Amino acid sequence: MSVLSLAEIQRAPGSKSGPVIDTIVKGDCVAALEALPEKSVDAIFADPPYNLQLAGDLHRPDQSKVDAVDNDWDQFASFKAYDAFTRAWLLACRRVLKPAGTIWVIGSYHNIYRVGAILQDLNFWILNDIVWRKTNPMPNFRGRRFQNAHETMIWASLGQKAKGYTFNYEAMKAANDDVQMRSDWLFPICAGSERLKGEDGKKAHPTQKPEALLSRIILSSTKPGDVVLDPFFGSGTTGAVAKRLGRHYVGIEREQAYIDAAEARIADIKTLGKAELTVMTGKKAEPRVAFNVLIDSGLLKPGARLQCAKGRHNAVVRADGTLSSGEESGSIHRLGAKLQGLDACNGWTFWHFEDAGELKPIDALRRIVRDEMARSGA
Amino acid sequence: MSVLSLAEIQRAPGSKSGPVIDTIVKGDCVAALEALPEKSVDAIFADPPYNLQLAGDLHRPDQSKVDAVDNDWDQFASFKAYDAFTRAWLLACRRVLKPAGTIWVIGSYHNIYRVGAILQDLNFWILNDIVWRKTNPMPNFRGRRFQNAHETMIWASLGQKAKGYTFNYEAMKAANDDVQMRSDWLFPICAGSERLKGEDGKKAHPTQKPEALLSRIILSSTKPGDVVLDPFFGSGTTGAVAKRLGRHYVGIEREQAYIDAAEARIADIKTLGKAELTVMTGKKAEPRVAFNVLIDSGLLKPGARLQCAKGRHNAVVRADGTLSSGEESGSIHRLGAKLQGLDACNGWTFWHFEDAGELKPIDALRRIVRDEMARSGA
DNA sequence: TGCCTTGATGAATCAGTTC
DNA sequence: CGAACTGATTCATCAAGGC
Repeated sequence: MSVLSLAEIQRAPGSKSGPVIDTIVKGDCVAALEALPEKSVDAIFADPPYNLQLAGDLHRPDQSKVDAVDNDWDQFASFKAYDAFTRAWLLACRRVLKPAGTIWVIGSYHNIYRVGAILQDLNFWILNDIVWRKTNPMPNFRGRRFQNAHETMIWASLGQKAKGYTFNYEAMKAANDDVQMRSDWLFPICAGSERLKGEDGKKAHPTQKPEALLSRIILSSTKPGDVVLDPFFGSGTTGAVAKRLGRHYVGIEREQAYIDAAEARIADIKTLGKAELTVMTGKKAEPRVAFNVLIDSGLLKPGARLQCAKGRHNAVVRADGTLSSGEESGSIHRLGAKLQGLDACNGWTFWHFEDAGELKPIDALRRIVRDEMARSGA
Repeated sequence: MSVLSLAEIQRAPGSKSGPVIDTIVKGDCVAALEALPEKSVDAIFADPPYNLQLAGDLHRPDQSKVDAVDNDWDQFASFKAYDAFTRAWLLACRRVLKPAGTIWVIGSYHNIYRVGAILQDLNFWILNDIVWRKTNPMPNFRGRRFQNAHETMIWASLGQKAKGYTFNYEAMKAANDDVQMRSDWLFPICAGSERLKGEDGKKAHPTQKPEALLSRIILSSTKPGDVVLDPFFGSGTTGAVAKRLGRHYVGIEREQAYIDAAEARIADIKTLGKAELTVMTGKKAEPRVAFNVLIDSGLLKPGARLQCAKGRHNAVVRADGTLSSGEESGSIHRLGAKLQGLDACNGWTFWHFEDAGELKPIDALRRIVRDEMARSGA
């Protein structure tokens, strides 16, 4: 890991072509982003200032003072100023993101509506908004509102037409008891030993995010080896989790104290082994098998009779890898769709063959071919 | 109840001074709002078009077509057009809201960021954003995103300096395990017998909201006798719940078919008695319970009669999750203690309901809810 | 009547590759 | 770049029908 000044980034030889990875760049967020090469990062996680607009001190019922976020970097004169700032750094993010990259932004009701609207105005395409439900949120001390028990994250691609973004659907599903991962996530806030403390024993950063949250974000929307950028690096949670999960990181941070804390923290992290990092994939990633391979390999013979699960439709296998049924013919998919009067049909699961008096989908034959391919290293 | 045309509202003698209550106004939302007297309603619930921007058809894995929202009223040419529409109706809402009134707006990621930003631009002051977590959301069929399992509501007052808005903190707390009500709420989507059907058996309105959701909104932020306005009345859930809870309603709706459905629906609603509607304002109760979930989930209905194991004491369930018995009222624990002259009482084991001629502790219902919550990952 | 199976459906910004 | 082709993909709940 290294820490580079903005000037160093700008004169780094590779700065126009390749990304500067596993590095914290010291400097202003927008200027630093503009110094990075375009289309060089796979994903961005951004935890911008929340624009909290606290009017005065807040006291608990026992009269102790709440240690609120009142740092310089969270002071904006107006929504207009906050919007201009937001637009500037989001635009700079667009430039450094690869075409199939995605961005995550976290916020609360104070700022997330401005962020979301500006994302849309800048032609980002929202894929999901995700709710982080806190198991242990701060209470509402005055009893004048509901307890503010969540924060919101927006996940977006570069546009409606942007294709090919990473979403590890099967991994998320497997991790969630084999049902789809929902848009509401439950995690504790960052506390205890995970919370970075300064030498004075006080928290090193006021809004340190839990590693579990970043883990799910990175596991869901990046691949091992990807570059994850965090333009508001703070205590370096993004870098720490990225390193552990075998991704590269680039952090941008203005304040030296935060950089020092993040650097020490990340140095202690060990990257997990390859076996632990392999991304669970579904059928999607499996090699493509054309239907006629089943015929070529002798698993199905020309003239064989196929039918749907209920026996309502049937067809004959032709030597060229198409099916025919009465007047109609076509690929396994086309013919299945035609016979059902549908636009589309997955022929692999629709068509069945008879084996020992039992109907089995031809997908079972494809399975055999794939197993054989895997075994022979094809 | 009555249905008035816009012209009738405009020539109604009292239209400049008092509100036109328990009425559906037929007409365009903004024009109708402008015809209502200023500062005449205590709360607004708005469920505006979401601006879904659907590109093409979506099919389930079984090739059936998803019946998406493709109504005229959800079509906007651009974000700019949607923003102008949003600004117009929100501005019109400002005028009719009493100084201490509050507004709720529900939306999804398609529109809620625009709504939130415009609310702030118009000087509304966000009090909370609330997440409606759906127990049974529609799946993501293509496996390219997280399952979109929530919608977002913004609750706002007329400005940072606006004082005196209604928030029934103690009632919310007593109903929620005697801990503060959080900003994430769990409810099923509206389905089954609650869902209004047309004569053809198809849903009367594509986006009917569940009554439990409106119940919590109205119980938390209005008082009995208040006027609740809904500028996008649709199937009339706001009116139905308002009437049941002893609040007045004003609905605005453009389409006659929706008005007809709402009118018939509301006519069937009975207002709960005074005892059930009294808002809990008492002091904290000591033990922890989660009683109103039984009401939200339909296991217990407001007005239901509970008694102790020996039948010596009995009480009536109120809509806000408290019990009343003669002069006395309170959470299930406080009331049980009071009636027995004790300091404390476990209401869960003390109170019983009748099931098939047998007395069973309400703890049995809590068990059902807990099993369900565990199953749904709540 | 009751249990089980089958089918329907809900605010949805829901594909990637080759020709 | 557009059209054509291939083929991957669902959870909870309720209603209806079979047995």
